[in-house]
Amino acid sequence: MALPKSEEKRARILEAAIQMFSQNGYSKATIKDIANEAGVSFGTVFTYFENKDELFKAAVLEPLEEIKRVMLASPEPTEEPVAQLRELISAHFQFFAQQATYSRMIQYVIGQPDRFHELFIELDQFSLQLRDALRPLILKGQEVGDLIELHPDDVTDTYLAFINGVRLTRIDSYEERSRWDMYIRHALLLFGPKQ
Amino acid sequence: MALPKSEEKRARILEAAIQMFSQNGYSKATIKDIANEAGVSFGTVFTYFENKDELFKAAVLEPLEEIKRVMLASPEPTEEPVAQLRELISAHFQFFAQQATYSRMIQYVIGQPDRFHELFIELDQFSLQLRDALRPLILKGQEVGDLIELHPDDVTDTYLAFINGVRLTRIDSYEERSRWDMYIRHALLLFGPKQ
Amino acid sequence: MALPKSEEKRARILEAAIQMFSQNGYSKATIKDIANEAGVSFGTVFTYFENKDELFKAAVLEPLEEIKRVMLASPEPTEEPVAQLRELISAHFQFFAQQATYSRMIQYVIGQPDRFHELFIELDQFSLQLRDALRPLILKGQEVGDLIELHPDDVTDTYLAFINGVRLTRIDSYEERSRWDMYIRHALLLFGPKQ
Amino acid sequence: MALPKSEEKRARILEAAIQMFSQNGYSKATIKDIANEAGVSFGTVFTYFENKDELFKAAVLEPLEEIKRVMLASPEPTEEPVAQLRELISAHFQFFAQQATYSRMIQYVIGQPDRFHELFIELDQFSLQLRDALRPLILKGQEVGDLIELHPDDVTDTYLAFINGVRLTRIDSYEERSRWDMYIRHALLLFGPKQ
DNA sequence: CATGAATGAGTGTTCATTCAT
DNA sequence: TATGAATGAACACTCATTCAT
Repeated sequence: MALPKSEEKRARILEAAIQMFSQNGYSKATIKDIANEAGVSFGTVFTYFENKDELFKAAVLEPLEEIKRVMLASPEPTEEPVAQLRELISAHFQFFAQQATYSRMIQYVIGQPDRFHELFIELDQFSLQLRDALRPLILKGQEVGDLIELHPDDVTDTYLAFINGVRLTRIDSYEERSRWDMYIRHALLLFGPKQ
Repeated sequence: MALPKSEEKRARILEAAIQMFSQNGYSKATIKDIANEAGVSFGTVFTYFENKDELFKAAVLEPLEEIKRVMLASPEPTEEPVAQLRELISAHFQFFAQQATYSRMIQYVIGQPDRFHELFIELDQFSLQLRDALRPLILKGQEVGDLIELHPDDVTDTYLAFINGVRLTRIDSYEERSRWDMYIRHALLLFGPKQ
Repeated sequence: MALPKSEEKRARILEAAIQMFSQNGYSKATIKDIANEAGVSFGTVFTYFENKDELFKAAVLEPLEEIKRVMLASPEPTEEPVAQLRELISAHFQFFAQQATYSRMIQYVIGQPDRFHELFIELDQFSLQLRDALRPLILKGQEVGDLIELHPDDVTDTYLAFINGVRLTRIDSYEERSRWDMYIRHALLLFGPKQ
Repeated sequence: MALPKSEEKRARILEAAIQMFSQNGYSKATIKDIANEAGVSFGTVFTYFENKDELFKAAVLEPLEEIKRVMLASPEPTEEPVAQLRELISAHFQFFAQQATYSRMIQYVIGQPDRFHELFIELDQFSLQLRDALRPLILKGQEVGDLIELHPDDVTDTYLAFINGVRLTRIDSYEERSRWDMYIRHALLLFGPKQ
């Protein structure tokens, strides 16, 4: 099951690929650039990835598991669902702030669904899973009267759209902390908090 | 004022360019494809646009004026600011639903600010102008007690992020009417309506 | 027999063509450049010359008659053949100094005999005609004992080579008068003057 | 010191380039033709030379060192300066007869000084160096009374012009031996030998 | 396994030529 | 006759992919 070759070298290439694809898009990112960025030779890239397409797929899909682990981990609803939501939203934004480069590449793929159809489908699953993850918390919030009555899936969809929009426009690492706090606070509005 | 050459042919090429750039990104959209889509010969594209780069710039910037006309036209605040806001939001979403292809290309540019720096700057101006356009309405809403107290510029920024996110994920023309209504209703939440 | 169209416009195009071909060679000189230089529209060039090739031929061959008139006009030998030669050489160099641009284009053609075979043949005739023109004078000079005994055709060939070499290297209009005088004096050496 | 890649392949490409540039000029000589002539694939040319321009520069400048070695090697003047000159001239002409193709390309560059300005400057240095190389011999010849009094630099300049003219017009390898001998004998005349 | 030279399909761009106005 | 828009062949150049070392 263990991969042969050097796991570490493969990881460096993948990271470099994310960097270059994110910055320049698929076509303008060259294997040569990626190899340079990774500090390996040109030909070595093809030792670890069959071709450019496979490298792109790997760059998009492999980190996705980590994303899902963070984004879809929803706590059991307690009597304080709004506080729990706030925690969750905060974790989400923190994660995106750290994964700015990868996030940008995801936007790139989502933005060209015909061109990257297979990957798009894969990424699109995510929104359904997020619905499942957030539904209990939202329903609980409505139940205890802290949230106004909205369809939970609509709420999740708009929240996800908001995240996508934010990371598109305000993704820079030098962005100061307070700005992220603002986004988090406003994101909560989409869940319809009373008062 | 009239250009020589055919205005109509130029417009057809520009429209085809938007279509192809939107679908495939800058590099994968070839001049040949654009010419075919526009129903002109390959060389004719270069009669109207100096090179691919200029064509891209024109495709991004020329329709922007129309966008601004729609998006930045804010009415004088009356005693019903929330109703006015709802009208405005509705107009915005309707516009994006119609301009889905162009919108997608804008996202593409915004998503690669280093690569398309000049265009990015131009597009980025827009957010500042939208702040100016919405500020009076938001302040009026807070004044009359229909909106909770939030910084108007923050509200505008989050609203714009939301729009960007929605048009990224749910932009397809076959999307049914009711879905758009939902987005409009939820967008209003970002303005902090009381109740 | 009279040409239709405007003789004057045709002449302007031809002059511009010589200018551009001389400066940039055949391929790099574009019809557009020539038209601009001539102050006529692009399409007009094709009204007077069937295609680029014909224009080039005309630019090379039409002024040749004038060249021949000057270069091949040899006086009846008198008892002062060396003085007559000096006059002739002086006239030749003066002519080339004036026709620097055209001369350069001739060099260009001669230097690529395979590429411009037809034109090369035509220009090559010139050396034979120059032999005929100078022979009487050279023989007379040898007869009266002012020139050493050399084959007259060899003398002419070397003299022509010298002219070609000079106009290649020292053709600039800003070249001062004294430099030309030097070339004229030294050219005479090739005829083998005694002392 | 050793380049990576194959020195031998690079040399073949360079030789082919000289051949094609010499025959057709810069623009008409295509990379495809050069690659074919060199027996390598199209893309391989770009492995050894960054672009067409660099290939041209290399084709013009790299063999120049060899030229200089032959042309600028002037012997210490003895009591027989004219015999030494004859030797030198003979060596020069022999060299150009062998390097006919390269020589033609040099003429091509010199003939378009505006177009190939940088290269022209480089080649123009050569005439100054030739002056230095020939000066001692010419002065010695004048000193011992074998040459008439002429400015040595003028003599060198006219001699160089003559060489240029000869290689322009009579450069073909099939040219018979006796013709070259004639040119050598007549070239000596430019140095002003007494009798 | 690592390397980078060799390859040629594919791209943007130029420009001579045609031809409708 | 004069014009310049339309056309597409031809070119320089890039770069993913292969493969010998």
